[in-house]
Amino acid sequence: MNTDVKTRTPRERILDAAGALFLRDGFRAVGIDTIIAQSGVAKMTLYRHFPSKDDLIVAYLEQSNVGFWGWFECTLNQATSSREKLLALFVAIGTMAAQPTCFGCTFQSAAAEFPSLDHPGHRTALAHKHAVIARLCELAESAGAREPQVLAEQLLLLMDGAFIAARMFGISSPAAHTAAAARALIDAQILR
Amino acid sequence: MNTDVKTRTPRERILDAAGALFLRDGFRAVGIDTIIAQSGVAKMTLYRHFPSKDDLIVAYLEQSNVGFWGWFECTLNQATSSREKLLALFVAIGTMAAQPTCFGCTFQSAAAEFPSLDHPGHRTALAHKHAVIARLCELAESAGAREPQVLAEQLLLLMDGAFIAARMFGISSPAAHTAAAARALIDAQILR
DNA sequence: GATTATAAAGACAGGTCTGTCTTGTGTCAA
DNA sequence: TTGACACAAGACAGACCTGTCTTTATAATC
Repeated sequence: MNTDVKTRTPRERILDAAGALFLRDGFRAVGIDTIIAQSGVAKMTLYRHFPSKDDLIVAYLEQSNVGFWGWFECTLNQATSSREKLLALFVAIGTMAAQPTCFGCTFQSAAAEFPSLDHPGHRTALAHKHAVIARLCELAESAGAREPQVLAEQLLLLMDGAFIAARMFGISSPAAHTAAAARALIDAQILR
Repeated sequence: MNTDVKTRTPRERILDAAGALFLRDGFRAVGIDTIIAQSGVAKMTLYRHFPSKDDLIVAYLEQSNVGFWGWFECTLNQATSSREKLLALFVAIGTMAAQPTCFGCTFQSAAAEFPSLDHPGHRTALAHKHAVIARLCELAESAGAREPQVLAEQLLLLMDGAFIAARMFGISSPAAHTAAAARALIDAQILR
C-alpha cells in the first residue's frame, strides 16, 4: 500500500485509516481523533469530506463493498463452470477466514453495532448482503440447483458463519471446514 | 417474567435489565446510567455487586451461558436418537433465528465488540463456543458421523450464520433455511 | 432498642466523544 | 499580485461515559 502523504489525497488517507481501524477495533470503539492521528489529517479536513462520523462509516462501507466485489469476481474467474465457481469461492472464503489475521466481515460488524434497521450503516450492510444473495442465486441457478434461492441463502449462512468464526476464534478456527460444508450443501442441491 | 421489585433481588434486576439492553443495543452502546434506570437500582448498588462494567458483562454472559444450555438440552430432549436430536436442534435454531424479534447471539456480539482475545468478555464468549463445538461433537460421534469434529464445526458455522442473519435481516431472513442446510451437512457425514 | 448491612438518590470528578471554530500556511489560478 | 481555496494544528464546547462519594432510609440481627 502506498503510504506516501504526498501522492494520496486526504480523502483516501482518511478512508484507509478509518477502514483499518473500524475493521480491527469496531465502529464505536474508534474515535475521530484516532482516525485523524492515523491518517495524518486535520480534523476540519475530515469533517469537510465527511460531514459526520456516520457519513464516514457509510463511505467506508461503500468502498469496502467495491473491494469485496472485485475480490469476489476475481475468485470466481479462477474456475470455468458455475458449479466450480461456487466451490472455488468457498475454498477461498474458508482459507481466508481460517487465517488468524482475518478480522471477519465488516458488514456484519456494522449491522451488529448499529442494530436499528434505520441506521445508515445497517442499511448499507444489509444491502450488501442482499446483493451477495442475489449473485449467489445467479450462480446457483446457472449451476442447475433445484432451488437456487434456497441454496444461495444456505451458502450465505455458511459464509457469514465463517466470517464470524474468523472474528471469534484466533487459531484453529472452524472456518477451516467451510469449503467441505459448502460442497455438501451444493451436492445436496445439484446432481452431478 | 417476574418484574416485581420486591420479590427479586437487586442483583437479579441488574442482570436482567443489563442483559436485555446489551442484547438489543450492544455492549458499548449501553451505559451504566441506562442500566440502573431500567433496573430501578442505585448506582452504588450496581457497583457493589459488579466492581466494573466488564465484570457485569462477564456475569451477564455467564448467566446467558447457563440459559443457553438449559434451552439446548431441553430442545435435544424432544428427540430420541442422536441424529434426530441434531436435526431437532437446528429446526429450533432456524425457527428462532428467522423471527424478526430475535437479536442474534450475544456471545458473537461480545466477541465482535471486544476483538482482543485478552478481553474477559471475548474469552467468556469463546469458551462458550468451544463448549458448543464439544457438545455437538459428542452428538455427531454418537450419531455415527465419519468425522464428528468436522461435522460439529461445520454445524457451528451454520448455527452462527443463522444467528448473525437474525441480527442483520429483519423479516425474510436466510435463517429460515437453517434446518435444511443442517440436514444436508448431516446427511453428508452420516449414512442412514 | 441499638447496631449493622443494604439500598436509593443523586452530586461529583475526570476522562472521552463528536463536532465547531480559529489561526496560520501553502497552492493554484485569474 | 491577489484572491480563493484546501489543509494543518489545535483550542474549545457540550454531551456522555465510568466510577466514587455522600446522605438518607429501610430491614435484619444481636
